[in-house]
Amino acid sequence: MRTRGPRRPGTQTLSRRQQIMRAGLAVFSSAGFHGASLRDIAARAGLSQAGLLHHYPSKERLLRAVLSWRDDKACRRLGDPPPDGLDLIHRLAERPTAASAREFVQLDVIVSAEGTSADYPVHGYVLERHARVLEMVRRSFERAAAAGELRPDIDCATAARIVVALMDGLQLQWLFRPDAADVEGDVRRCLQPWLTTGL
Amino acid sequence: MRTRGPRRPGTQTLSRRQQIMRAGLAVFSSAGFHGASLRDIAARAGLSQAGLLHHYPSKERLLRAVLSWRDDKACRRLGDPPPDGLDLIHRLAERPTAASAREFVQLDVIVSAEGTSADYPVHGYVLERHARVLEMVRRSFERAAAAGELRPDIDCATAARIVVALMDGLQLQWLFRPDAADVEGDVRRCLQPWLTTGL
DNA sequence: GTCTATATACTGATAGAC
DNA sequence: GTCTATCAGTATATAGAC
Repeated sequence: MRTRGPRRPGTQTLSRRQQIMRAGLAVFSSAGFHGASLRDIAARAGLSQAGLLHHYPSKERLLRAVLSWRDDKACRRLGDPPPDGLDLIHRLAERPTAASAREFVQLDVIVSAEGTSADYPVHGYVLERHARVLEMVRRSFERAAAAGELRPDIDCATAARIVVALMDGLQLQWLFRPDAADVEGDVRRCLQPWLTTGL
Repeated sequence: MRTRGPRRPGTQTLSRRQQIMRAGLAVFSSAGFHGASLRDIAARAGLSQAGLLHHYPSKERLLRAVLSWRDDKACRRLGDPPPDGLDLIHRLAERPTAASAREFVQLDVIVSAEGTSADYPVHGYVLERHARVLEMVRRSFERAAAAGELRPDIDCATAARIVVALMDGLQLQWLFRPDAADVEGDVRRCLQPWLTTGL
């Protein structure tokens, strides 16, 4: 049991799970599912390929684990309770600041792209996540509308589609040219004309 | 020489190049560079893998050929001379109507995503294309601004970043749910508040 | 220009020792 | 829980006949 529990914070060693998730993130994010190799991930996690498959019995299951690990982190980053209305939308547009930020963004971009194929191993997951995000943003707009922060002629579903698309596209631009992109600012500027606040 | 020239329109047979480009489009668009196999592409084009490599000496060169073939078609679709100002932007937001439309969109999405990695075989091409599109849209906004169609407080570089990102993101949404997406309409709605036209 | 055959390398996954 | 060894499959690319 001792090996399963999380180590004291500040300790040098990471749990096996942490090591594997980080290695999986690094490899899947830069090569996608198709381009990634279990041997590469295993080596980065400090164990053999067979050792890796002991923890996650297939490449697909490993990717699923990395994705749900990512989802957990993303949820936790939003805070508890998560923000509401326009606050949530601005929060989603903030780039994470950790050193692994780029990897998380890249993982999202590449898995989303690969996941558009119906025969992708985690196609269903990608589809559902896309719908879930869209729905979450739509609800946020509806809360904002109920609070009178949104101009009454704005359709919440449309606004959600536009903002989510914008974030996805700006993420890509940020990956290509981190210095030339301004994710948070551009989202804010796109949003502005829809708001009731005078500015 | 006879085999090189394009066949009479309406003829059943396609040139080898056409066959290979179409097969490459189909496979690369659904699996990306990493997930595609030359054998698969060759089989769809109706020849052996070695036969395919006679025309394009490596997988990378084949992808390059498919991408520049795609670029040619995209350019030609814009018309000659290409539209200007806001017309160009609205034109870019129109989905192509051919049966292979989905494949072209998917190729763009997956190659862009894979291409964010610095060690991707055609990373340089993807990067340059991204910059080229952004620049083209920025110029279009500047022409529109010069024609007085744009509100004077709109920054053209910002508008270009936002519109390009929006198109990329809406493309992705269209791939996931073709019925629920409205690429052309959403671009128009996002653009509207920036225009001088009263509506 | 197209083929078969092959070289060489790597893939995901399994078996079994420790 | 981790390893070595291995299997069967597939990959890209090349050689050489036709």
